[in-house]
Amino acid sequence: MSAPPNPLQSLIRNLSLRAPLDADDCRLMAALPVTVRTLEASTYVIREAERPGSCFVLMAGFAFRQKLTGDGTQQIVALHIPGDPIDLHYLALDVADHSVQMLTRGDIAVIARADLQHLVKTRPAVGHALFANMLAETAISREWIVNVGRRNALTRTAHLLCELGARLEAADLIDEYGYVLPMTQERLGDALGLTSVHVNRMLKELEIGGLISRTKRKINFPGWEQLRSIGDFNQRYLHLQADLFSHSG
Amino acid sequence: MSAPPNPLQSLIRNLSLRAPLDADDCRLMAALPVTVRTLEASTYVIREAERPGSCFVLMAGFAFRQKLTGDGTQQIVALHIPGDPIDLHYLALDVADHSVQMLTRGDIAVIARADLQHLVKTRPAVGHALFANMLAETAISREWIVNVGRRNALTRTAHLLCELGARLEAADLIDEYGYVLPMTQERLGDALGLTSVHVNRMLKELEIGGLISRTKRKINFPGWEQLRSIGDFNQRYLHLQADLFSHSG
DNA sequence: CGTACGTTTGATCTTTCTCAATAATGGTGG
DNA sequence: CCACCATTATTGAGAAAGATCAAACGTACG
Repeated sequence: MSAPPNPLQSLIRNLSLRAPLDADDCRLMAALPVTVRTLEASTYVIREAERPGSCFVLMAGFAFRQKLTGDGTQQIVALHIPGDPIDLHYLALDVADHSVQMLTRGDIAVIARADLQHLVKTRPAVGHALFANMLAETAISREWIVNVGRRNALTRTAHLLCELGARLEAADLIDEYGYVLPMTQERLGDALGLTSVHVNRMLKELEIGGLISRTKRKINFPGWEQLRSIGDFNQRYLHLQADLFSHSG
Repeated sequence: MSAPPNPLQSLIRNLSLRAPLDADDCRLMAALPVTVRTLEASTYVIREAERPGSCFVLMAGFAFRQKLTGDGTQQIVALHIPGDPIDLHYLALDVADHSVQMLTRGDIAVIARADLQHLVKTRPAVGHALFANMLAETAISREWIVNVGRRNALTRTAHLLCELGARLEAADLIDEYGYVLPMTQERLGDALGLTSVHVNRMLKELEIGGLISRTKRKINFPGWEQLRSIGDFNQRYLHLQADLFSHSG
């Protein structure tokens, strides 16, 4: 009988997308002592103004980073999918300037800061991979600024659908040309800087145009290439090698 | 007679804002071999899709990061002030996903990648400081997403003025409660996701309200506290200790 | 002194928001 | 399994913020 799948397998896979890790790197990473916590949707992983003591990796489910404005509206500033490290960063800074919340129910692996630091010291490639991952995250932030700042609502919505698709594909979480959108239209709006009403209209427009099809929250992409085009989506900023849906028709 | 001021002094000061550097760290950083290049406004420092070979530090003048959308409009995704390192990052990633351009004429210190890598290896505190700087940059990106995504034009404009003020103050580049805005209203619009026409109106509105006053591009802040409030500006995300204008009235 | 660039202003148009109502969905207790 | 409730999705109508178009005005610089 085989050992249970290591909880950090998805992290290792994710990091391997952007930096080389050899067998020893992976083995030692997999050997990190972790505690797994299951969190309900909307639970906070990290709260603004808090000083996080451990490091987290999202193993299952989805999470998001969020900031509130003075008038109480929220903006989602990042989405996380399984395999994403969450704030291995705060190692260097003092206090969190935003919050991280679960988008859906999911599992978080908690790693002691010291253990991670030790691993990074012994295996520089691991540190390098974490760094590359962080740079990719920053690149995604920049693209979000562009998306929200300069693209109209339809393009903006299409772009986010494409980004999620590309990232899920790279993480091998795509189910034949589609995925289940892990959030309400309200939350989509919070990510896009739009109201839920308008998000609804944009999704409908994409659907009428044949670019996507929907069943509940499951989205399929009959017109993937056109969606990419409408969404002004060029995935260079994701810094992945794999080409999403390159097999598609 | 005293030695000429070291070109990297502003970098050292900047990094010291967010991480501890001892005398040796500073001395060795100052001893890095650099080539200084003076660049005209609008010159590219790094071009998208390029693979930068050296590391840069902005010594004088201003720079910005920029991405273009499919329909040719541009979004400025970051501003840089003297002392800011520019893409010590790309060490880890392959190809630039955006461009960096001079906003004004200015001086750039060019550092060989190998020299920097060596320094970081010998002096971990320097690596730590660069890392902290990078995290702060990422935090600023997140705040920009919020600004562009969820704040109205007036608040958004005020926020950017506050951010620049706070950063310049921390870099000791503030001239008694004011500074010269290093860009046209068109470029301000590119940073804010607004048209230059609307930026103009917002500036006027801030001026009429007595929150700012203007002479050419020099902006003064007679109503700094109110501007902060209108701009929904809380500088925690800058991760600076110093409180801007805490002396003001 | 003229040209190019940036700023300012007005008028109009479009996109997106707001408000409001209805419909669908998911989960819960009986 | 069904009725009920809370949440989410959908649709319409009107309002508002910001974009667009166009022109005039300033300023800097050769």
